Amino acid sequence: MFKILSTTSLNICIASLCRVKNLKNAEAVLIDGIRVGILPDVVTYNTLIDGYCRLFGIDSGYSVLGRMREAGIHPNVITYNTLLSCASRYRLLYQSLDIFDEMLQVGILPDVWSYNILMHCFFKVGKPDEAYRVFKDIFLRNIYPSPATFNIMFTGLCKNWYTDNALMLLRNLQRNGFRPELVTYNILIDGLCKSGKWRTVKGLLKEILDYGHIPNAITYTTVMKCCFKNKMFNEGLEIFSEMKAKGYTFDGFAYCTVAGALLRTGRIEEANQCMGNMFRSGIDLDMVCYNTLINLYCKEGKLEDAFGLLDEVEKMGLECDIYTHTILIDGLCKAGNIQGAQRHLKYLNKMGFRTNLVAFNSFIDGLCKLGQIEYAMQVFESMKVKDEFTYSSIVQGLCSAGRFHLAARLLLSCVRSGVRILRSDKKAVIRGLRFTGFGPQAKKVQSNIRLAKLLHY
DNA sequence: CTAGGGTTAG
Repeated sequence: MFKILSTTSLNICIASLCRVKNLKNAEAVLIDGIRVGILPDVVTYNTLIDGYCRLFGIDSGYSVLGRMREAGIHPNVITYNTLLSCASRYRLLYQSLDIFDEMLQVGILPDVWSYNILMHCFFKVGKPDEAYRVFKDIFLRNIYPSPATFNIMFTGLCKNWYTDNALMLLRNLQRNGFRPELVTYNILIDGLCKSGKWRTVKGLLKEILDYGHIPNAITYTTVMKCCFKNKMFNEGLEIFSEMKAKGYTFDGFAYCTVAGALLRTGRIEEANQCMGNMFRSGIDLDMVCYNTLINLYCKEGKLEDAFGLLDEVEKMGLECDIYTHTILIDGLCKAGNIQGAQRHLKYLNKMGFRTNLVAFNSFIDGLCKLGQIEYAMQVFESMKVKDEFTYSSIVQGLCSAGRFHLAARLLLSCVRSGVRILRSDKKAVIRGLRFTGFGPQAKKVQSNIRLAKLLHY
């Protein structure tokens, strides 16, 4: 323990305690400081506000602001930006706008950070037009944009599927002398990968080098993920090897991307090795890493280990998320434990998670594979939202049960509403009809599907 | 105090 000698060292100490979420000790240090005459300043309180906001939410941040005022210390723009970023983190748009107003009311001029955070908040709640207004406002008010301003803009555009606009903005800015950072490229590459614009991605990857940037682990992980998504598994794994060869340090993102792809393609043993390497590397594991591990255990058929890890994770104080539970529900279904899956679905509901399409799709698929088609149909009909996975499982299930006419009807309604179907589903239905003596109907279904597809595209 | 990549189902 080092001795607090000045307000600066007090602030450093409090900041590091806040980082490890030890607010109790942070408060103790504050009191100790006051006792020996080292008084907190605006930085001290801003740090505390951030700590409280992160741990307990915005209201607790505001109560620290109250204490700050009582201590006779005036909040500054950073104080308000801290509160603003907390509201934005929780996607509280209206609260963000209120904070912005309050800031103006108390006579604090918002800076570029304030605008950046507000813009980001608009994007996060799916209001790109409003975000763009904030963006223009920055220039209208003669505030100098920061690199983050543009990066937030690019991220927002990409995440809202405006990748073309993002690219246009880049080109426009470049014509005006803008030099994109590596982060900017990473943002655009991710967006373009996710909208399937592989060629443009390749161009940008070259451009990175033209600017003298060296792709980092994030660039690699992004492209690797894109390969896996586009069923280019070997290319993805090659990128992984290249990363290794070039000496990049792996983090949870890289390990989980690879392990996830291996698990999805049934390469369980390799996934096991990958996760083992992750363990041995000694990196801090977060919830996504644990989810991937739990998924590995499930795929290896070690359900007890999976649930054991769930307990451990919760004991460590990490919050399990919707992925954790969905993975477990799927694991239970695949192990034939329908009751367990049902119990976990109820538990999910009790825990306040919103209804989860993926989990229900797993459940339906599990029921179908166990031959419980009646029950599966019941669940299917009770579902308000369905997607291609739901239909695929139920169609396969109906075919296994020999109910090809119903399967054909569902398949057609699928195509007619523009839901993509698997070739194997169509095949199963057609073959089933033909095999059971309904050759003409099979032909009719086939041509109807073709027609529906034509009408839809 | 703001910006980038990862985990679930057919």
